Formats: sequence, structure tokens, C-alpha cells
Amino acid sequence: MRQQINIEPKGLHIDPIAILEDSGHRPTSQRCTLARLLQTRHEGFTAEEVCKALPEIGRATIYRTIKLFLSAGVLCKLALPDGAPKYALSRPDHHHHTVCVKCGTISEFRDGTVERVLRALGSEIPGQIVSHRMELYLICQACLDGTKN
Amino acid sequence: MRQQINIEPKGLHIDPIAILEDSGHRPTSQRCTLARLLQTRHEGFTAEEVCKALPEIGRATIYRTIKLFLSAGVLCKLALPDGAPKYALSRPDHHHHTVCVKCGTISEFRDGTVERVLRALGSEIPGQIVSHRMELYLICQACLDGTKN
DNA sequence: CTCATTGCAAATGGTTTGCATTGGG
DNA sequence: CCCAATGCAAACCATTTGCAATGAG
Repeated sequence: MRQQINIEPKGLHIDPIAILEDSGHRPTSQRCTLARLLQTRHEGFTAEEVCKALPEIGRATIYRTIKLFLSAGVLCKLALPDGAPKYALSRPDHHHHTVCVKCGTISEFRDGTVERVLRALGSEIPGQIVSHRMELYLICQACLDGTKN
Repeated sequence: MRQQINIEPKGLHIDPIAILEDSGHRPTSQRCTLARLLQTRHEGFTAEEVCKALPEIGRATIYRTIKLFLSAGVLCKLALPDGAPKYALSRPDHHHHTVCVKCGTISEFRDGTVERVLRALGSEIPGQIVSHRMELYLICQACLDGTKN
């Protein structure tokens, strides 16, 4: 558990709107509303969940804004075991995600060992590695403890 | 916490139809045709590609058969960087995949170090790890060499 | 005034489903 | 015969797009 990030370190905090403005986009009310929601949702969310949570914003806008945040690096896109897309706030440092297959909660971890291994693999595998995807699926402690539902 | 590692005493070759019959399904001509195709396609394929390659078989049957093979463990499902699903023949030993982002070719690799790291992570992360997903995206040697298109 | 942004509704693309038909055991 | 398996087309569902309306600078 030592490397698991459960609290939000102030220094790592991301301001989605500031980043948006930096890349030449307007901080519209819809985008701000969405950004505010993102920051409360450490457990991640699907596009559909956002649509339900913010019915006053059009579907198209929500999808467009998620894309915008993705390309700005504010969000990262990850995949459930069945491949369904889910989104979570990005941290500035590189990390990977764990997804609870029972309650869906997303956490993140970073481990230098993983990074080292990935780098080492780069020299063993022909071709030029451009990126990777890695997600751990687990049953989280809360679900194991039965402290949820 | 436990990684699922198949230790298969037999060779590396899988017989999709035999496995199918073992699980109580019929070796129909469509399924055999599909299975034959799979075994020539080490670079993986999308459902749509199979439909094009086998126009004489109905879409529904192809999708149903892929699902069948997935649940029988004959195929594994992996994801392109954008999350689009792609399928590849399963090997009995545990492995991971590389996907060329240029030509789409899928290869596999197996690295004890990766497995060790994953196991080690299991003890550091709260909760019970049930599975994981890991794909390396790269530009394959052939594409780097310009020997393709 | 202009142009980025939005909302709606229609279009899309991949996958699934209902149902009548087929065919192997 | 029987029932699993198939094919077709319609349904489905998440996501995208066309376009006219809006609104911030």
C-alpha cells in the first residue's frame, strides 16, 4: 500500500480550466461545470455517467469536452475488463490505474519497478515503443471488507 | 493477489475446435472455417476484418463465434490505443501483446520479469488483484525499415 | 460583428437480438 | 425429429456529425 495514492497531494493538483485556456480554448460555463465535476470524481466515470449527472449540458458537448480534456492531458482514458472506456483525472506524474471489478472505483499507483521493467523491455523488443497500456483489475479492500453495499 | 498463469504441458498449439467440442459445442462448418482463419492470423484481427474475409458467414455468427472462442480461452481480446477491440489467438503460456500503431500487427512477448513485478505489486496494493491488462504500442521493425508500403 | 461553442437531432459504426429457417446427430 | 446453430434484418447503444442558433470578446 505504500505507493498507493489515496489522498490528493496539493502540489499535484491540476487545474483543467487553466490548461484549457493555455491551449487556446474558452473557459465556457459548460466546461467549467464539467471540470468541477471531474475534480470530485476520483473514482473515475464513464461518459454516460457524466451525461446523467449534468443533464443540463448537451451530450455532444460533454463528449466534445471529454475529448478536449483528453488531448490536453487533463484526463486519461482507461478501459474496463470488457473494454468499455472510463475516464479519470490525470496526475502530472506517470502512473497506472487499478479498477475494482466490483464497485468500479479507480485508484492509481506508481511504481518505479514497473517503469524500469517497461524500459528494459524496450531494449529486448524489436521496434520502437511509443506507449503502453496497463491496468490492474482487483477487488478493492472496501469491497473485500464488505463495507460497501 | 494470484496471477493466472496457465502451465500447459502440451505444445504451444491450440486446437480451437477440440476445445469447442470439449465445452459441448458443435464443430460446424462456419466455426471450423473461422478457426482455420484464426490460426493463420497471428497478427490478430478485428471482428470487421473477419466479416470481410468470410462474407459467406453471417455477421451474427461471426460475432457469436468470436465470443464463443473468447469464453473458451481460444482467443484473447486486446485493445488498440483508442480502445478499439482486436483479437488474437491465445497461447497456453501467459503473455502480453505488442501492437504496431502503424500497421496494426500484433506480436506477443513473455517476460518473467514482468510477471514478477506484477506479483510483487499484488502485495503492495490493497485489495485482491484478479487480472490485468497490458499492451505495448510500438512501431514495428518492418515499419521502421520501411519494408511495408 | 465574428467566430468559437453549443444543442438538437440525425447519422454512424460496431455489436447484439428476435425470429424463422436450416441441418447435423 | 429435435434442438443447436445460422442468417437476416431490425434493434441497440455509445459516440459523432451537420447545422442552425447562441453568446462571449
